[in-house]
Amino acid sequence: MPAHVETPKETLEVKLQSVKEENRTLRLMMETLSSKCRELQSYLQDINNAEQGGTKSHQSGSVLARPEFFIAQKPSQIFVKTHPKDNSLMVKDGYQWKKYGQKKATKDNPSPRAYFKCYLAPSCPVKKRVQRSIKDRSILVATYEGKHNHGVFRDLLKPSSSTETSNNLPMTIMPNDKATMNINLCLCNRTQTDIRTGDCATQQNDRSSNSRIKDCVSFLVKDPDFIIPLAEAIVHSIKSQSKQKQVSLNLNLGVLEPHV
DNA sequence: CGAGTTTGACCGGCGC
DNA sequence: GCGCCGGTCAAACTCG
Repeated sequence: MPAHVETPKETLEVKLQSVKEENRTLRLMMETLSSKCRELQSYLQDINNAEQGGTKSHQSGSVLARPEFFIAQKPSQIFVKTHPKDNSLMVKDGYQWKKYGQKKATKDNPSPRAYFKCYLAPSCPVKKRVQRSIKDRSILVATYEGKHNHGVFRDLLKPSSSTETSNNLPMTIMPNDKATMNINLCLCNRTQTDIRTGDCATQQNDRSSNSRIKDCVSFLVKDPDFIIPLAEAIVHSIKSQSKQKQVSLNLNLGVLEPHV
């Protein structure tokens, strides 16, 4: 008895089914990422509101009490919330820094100030100063000078690094290029967890699909070619919020659609 | 023992 | 010119 031979039609249907499933997987992935982007935007909006609100929101601690980061008005500065007991001046932002000096105190701030040089690339001119906020000593203020002449995320892409970032969420701002800010999305130590739990909630009946989504997301967040345009899209969206009501992040993420 | 960090000394800019 | 201050250097130190 001859084995069943697939007709061209059946082959095409199988392929179509496969493509549809892949499409569905990618859609879910995109929704998850978009959700994270909205969350980030919403959080940044909170920060802006808090800063505009002055001391009122500061006292409430609704923003600062969260163990996360926020961006100052100046693009060359970032603030990083640390554990109150953590006295180190390390801000893990994805680059490798060599400390070359520290001042015990400065005129306007009694906290010690640390000086770092980027040494991801030998000729990289970027420097940063890290000092605790005078208002809230659990906040580190990192001031960046110069522009990186090399890629980013090398550190963050190491599998071990995400678990080693104990207190800070890695985040990088390219100080001299206001249009360019790179945010590593695996940076949110909780992101992968969120994705996992979110998927579980919505895809409880489809474990293999869930696993595939996780694999895809895991792969994508480690891909600078995906993350950097995504980060730029987020920044673009944030920047244009003041001019337009809201820029659809999905549109910005549309660069992925040809792969679907 | 080498790489990374610490810390006091040094240098240059700035205001008086 | 002097003193103050921020930034940098480099020797000593620490740690794996």
